[in-house]
Amino acid sequence: MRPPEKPDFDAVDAIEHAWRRERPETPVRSIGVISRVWHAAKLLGDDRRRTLAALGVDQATLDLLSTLRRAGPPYRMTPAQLAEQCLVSAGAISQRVVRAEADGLVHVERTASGRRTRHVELSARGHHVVEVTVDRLLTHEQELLDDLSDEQQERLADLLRVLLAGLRTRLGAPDEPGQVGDQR
Amino acid sequence: MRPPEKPDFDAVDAIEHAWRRERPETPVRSIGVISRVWHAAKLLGDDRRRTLAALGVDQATLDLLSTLRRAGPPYRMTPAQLAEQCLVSAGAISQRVVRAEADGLVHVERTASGRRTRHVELSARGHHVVEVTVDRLLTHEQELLDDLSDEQQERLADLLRVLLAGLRTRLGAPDEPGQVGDQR
DNA sequence: CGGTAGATGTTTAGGTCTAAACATCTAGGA
DNA sequence: TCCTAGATGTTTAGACCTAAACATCTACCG
Repeated sequence: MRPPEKPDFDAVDAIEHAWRRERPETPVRSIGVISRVWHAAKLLGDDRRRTLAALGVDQATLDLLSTLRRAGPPYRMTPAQLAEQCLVSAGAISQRVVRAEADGLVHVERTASGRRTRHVELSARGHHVVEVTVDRLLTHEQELLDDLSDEQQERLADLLRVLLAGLRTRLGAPDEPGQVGDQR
Repeated sequence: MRPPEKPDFDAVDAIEHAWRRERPETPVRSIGVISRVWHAAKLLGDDRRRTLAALGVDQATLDLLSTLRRAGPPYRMTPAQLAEQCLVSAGAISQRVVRAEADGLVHVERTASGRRTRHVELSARGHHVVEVTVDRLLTHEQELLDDLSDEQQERLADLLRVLLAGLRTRLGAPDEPGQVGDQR
């Protein structure tokens, strides 16, 4: 019903193979997983950028809006919460918020002096953008996975879950549970 | 010996859960795979940037140099070949080459008028950077996968291979086998 | 009540990428 | 031979990101 487990000799297999040929001592064991994760993220990211461009949004903004939307009423979060959820630095959030506010997609509540943001809240317009965009994006992306059976998708998700748990403890915990702008 | 298949309720599970709660009609099936791929790529990429910064190189440059190194003697490729292998646009390669040349990491052979690059070739210095960097990077990254057993790593790689094969036909084939700067 | 340390936001410099407009090259036909 | 179409490189405008310096807040302590 579906192609067998190993489709073909892969572009990533070629990388591994090339290293083995050129530098036999090089430790290539991680390549099979890491390069493929990287490669898949690249293909998916490029596709998402194009898909969203066609819908008139950009990834960074939709990420911001979706995060607020998912949080549920009153659709309001602090910059720190957004940074943690969106997996980007606090500085990146500052910039995203400026753009989104300029586009009328969010309302920003500031401290007395107006120099710092207290909360970011989805505007009616921002809300609307999410409603008309997210389902289309996710439906499209679901189709991209059609070469894997439901069971394969589940197994893949489970293995990635293990990988992520490991990465989080190894990379995301040098200081604290929720720190330097990584996590989700 | 190793933690069970499903470590915990995940940050990605939380996203899926939140959508189900806030918008029950939203098709969330792809999230388990795609968000985790994305998330893993982000953690790995951030870590790689920091690791390489400590070694005094940057990702983009090392990618270029490694690709030339892996190609084997005479360590020389055209911009088009580099773009295909490195998974970035031709424009990005132009920029990488300018920087690498300025740093003496590659030699560039140009057409008569000198306006276009014919080949990019690894210099002795570029060669050296690869030698002292790649093994350390790959050894480090291998450790990041230690939470998965060898067998799990293999199953993960195999499932990602299937995923990538599908993505390539669905996204990378609208024109031709090797086109718009995607592939590897 | 200050004062101040730590937490939280913002700014900026530097780097990277894509898309698309543009420039250059190269082969094959007339 | 010339000439042009298509292939291949380069440039530039616009986005985005991180890191690190900086600014602002806030809460606790004396």
